[in-house]
Amino acid sequence: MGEFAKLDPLLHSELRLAVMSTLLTMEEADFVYLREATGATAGNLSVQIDKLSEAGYISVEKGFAGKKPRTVCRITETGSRAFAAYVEALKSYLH
Amino acid sequence: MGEFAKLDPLLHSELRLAVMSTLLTMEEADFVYLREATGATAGNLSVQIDKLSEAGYISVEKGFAGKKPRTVCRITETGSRAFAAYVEALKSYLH
DNA sequence: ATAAACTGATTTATTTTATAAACCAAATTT
DNA sequence: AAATTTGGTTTATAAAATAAATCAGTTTAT
Repeated sequence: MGEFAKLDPLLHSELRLAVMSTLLTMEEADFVYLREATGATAGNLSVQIDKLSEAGYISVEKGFAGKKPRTVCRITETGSRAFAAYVEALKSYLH
Repeated sequence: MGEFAKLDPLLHSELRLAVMSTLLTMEEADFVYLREATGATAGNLSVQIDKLSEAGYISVEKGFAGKKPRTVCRITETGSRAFAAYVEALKSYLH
């Protein structure tokens, strides 16, 4: 694009952006919290968490809380930087 | 979504957003200009212009410049308002 | 103890969207 | 008069989002 900065496709997704945004304010959130905070369906959230994880934007730790499975997500340094870059790029669209 | 505002899916697209952004600064641009300003392929641009037009976000006027066809796009009031709302919604993701 | 319902997810299938490739009609260039 | 360029549209393919179905285990009620 001419004057427009490229928008990281991984972050240019409503749900993935919401997940990243949440994790930036908390540094740690589990699957259930993210599902409620974003209003997403569990299936969609599961898929998008995988994508962010595979890109190294978040880390995912699967364990148990008592007897129930619990998936904890955290943002990584790579993820933080990607988010900041995305916000910068966005500005070229929003005078 | 809980704390996150819904992002207008029509505007949450890199190319459509670039088209709208361009039209906001110019109030009028033709197909060729938009293609160069956005760096998009003609096919992609054609499709996205249709979508914005069908939503009433832009008006599209097909005429001739000399003997060559010329498609002129302009943003509508509806489009301007939708863009402003989109920017507002975005803020809920970008602390 | 067993069935029913709930939790915390993942997997699969469906729909939608984005992108690219192919094409078309007319004009221009060689 | 071929070949190329211009200004697009249409069609096909790839990628993404969403929803629906499934799964493993837990809790609740009978």
